[in-house]
Amino acid sequence: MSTVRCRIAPSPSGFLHIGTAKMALFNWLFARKTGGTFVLRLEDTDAERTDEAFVQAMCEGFTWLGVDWDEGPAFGDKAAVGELGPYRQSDRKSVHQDAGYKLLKTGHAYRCFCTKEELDAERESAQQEKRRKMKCPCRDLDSGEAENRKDEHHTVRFRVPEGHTEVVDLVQGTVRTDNRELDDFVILKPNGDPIFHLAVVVDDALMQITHVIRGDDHLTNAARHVLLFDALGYDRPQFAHLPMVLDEQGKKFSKRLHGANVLDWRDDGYLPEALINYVALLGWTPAEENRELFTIEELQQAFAPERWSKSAARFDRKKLDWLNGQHIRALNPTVLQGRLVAILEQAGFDVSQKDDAWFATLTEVCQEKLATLNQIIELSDYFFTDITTYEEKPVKKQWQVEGAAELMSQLIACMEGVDLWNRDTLKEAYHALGEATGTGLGKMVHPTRLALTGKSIGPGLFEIAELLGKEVSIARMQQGLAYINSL
RNA sequence: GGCCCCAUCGUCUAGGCUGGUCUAGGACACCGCCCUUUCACGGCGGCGACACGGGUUCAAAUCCCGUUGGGGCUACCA
Repeated sequence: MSTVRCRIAPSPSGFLHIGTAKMALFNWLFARKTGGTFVLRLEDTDAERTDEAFVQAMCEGFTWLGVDWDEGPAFGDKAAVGELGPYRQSDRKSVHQDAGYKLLKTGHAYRCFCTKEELDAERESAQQEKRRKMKCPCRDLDSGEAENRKDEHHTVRFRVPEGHTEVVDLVQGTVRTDNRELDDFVILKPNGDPIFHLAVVVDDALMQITHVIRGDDHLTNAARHVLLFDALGYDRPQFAHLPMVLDEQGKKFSKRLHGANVLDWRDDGYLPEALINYVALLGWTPAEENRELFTIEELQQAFAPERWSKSAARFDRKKLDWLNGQHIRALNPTVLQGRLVAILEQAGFDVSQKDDAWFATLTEVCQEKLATLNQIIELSDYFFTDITTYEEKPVKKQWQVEGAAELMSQLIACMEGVDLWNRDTLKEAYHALGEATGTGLGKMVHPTRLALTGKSIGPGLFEIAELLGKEVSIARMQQGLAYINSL
């Protein structure tokens, strides 16, 4: 059993963002790869931004992706698991406070009685005068005096020591920071609530996290955290700061953008395994060169931090489409069928009029063509609804030509002559007609497709006819013929 | 503003640490051909990059410095 323990620590202030999902995924795959433990911790210390509805939404995202945790809070319909909880930061307040007071006692922290206004003013003038911010006078307050004033409105600040801090990072290398760049940051708010920095460090230490894998927006914070780990007497974990996910324009993936919510991808007909495969590739290169297609299990086998990328990557919808298509092709047909039926039903089609065998055939003829699950709708809507319009371009090309009506009549007669109706018998009949009249197959197929589907593209024509049945096919041919005559 | 991180085809990347084997490899996208009743799938081929400027060196995509561009931190948010 590996000793690796890593975690995802989202703050439930919205849906599951694609960037958070990447971090969760890297932690999860790393834990699975090493046989370690993956912990979910909810960072809900900022009560104003937290909402139970967000907690639910985030849970739904994880559930859809199939990213499961070994330890975590009660979440959605899952019960709390793990010995090192509670796993909601809001339930750990006293632990954080204890750590804060311990720091106060050991002189690693001090009470600061400055007002927010004073601080803001100093920050601004320092900025304007291009000088380093002055240290807070409270830093040097006599500890006895500070103790006497402890009922006054104040914060607790960490006393950043002189010198340098080195963060050893698995992906960024060693990053050295001059401690003067790190202001004495607040660790306890006036109401006693812990600030993020204190809370993460205490929780990571107490939950025995060995690998802190998170976004590189925390790289600078890591120096503060290392200082806190040291001051509290905890062992430092290993760090890995991963680049964030960029949108297609190369900008930070905004929350407002479609696709920022991982569930957008579900709704658009993407497979979770495809999204996972794609996001994994966005910042990790398989050791096995020139390989891109992975199942979840293969990913869990192959995922290694030595090949994590340092530079940020854009989200490329086209490549996701391709990968999604690959995963659809790899899907068990029965499983695919179930998903397609669900989508058609959701789209409002009456799926009860077709039986299981019919859907199996539909799935078979569509599996090779789909890039997303949702494309099944445009690929098969004409099986469920009557034809009311025809695409303009193919009408011009196939029907507004000399002899179109006559050809349609011949094709109808041909269809009527087919007794045992299936793709092969109809194809044979068309071939026979073609040979008898000297007409190429294409010349017959395209007008037929237009009559049967109203479109110029779709699955194989004879497969479509088989699925439609003889009666409906002929009726649609006659409807097409009538349309031609009305032109 | 200060500090930190990043920088190879349009996009994701290999190579960089251990300089020569890189006339820079793969994938997506795009274009062409083949397969084919359409589209897609599949096969074959094409287009296409070391951000810029200085060094170091016999030799630099690879090492160093600077510039530019992108991102982050600089909160009594996380």
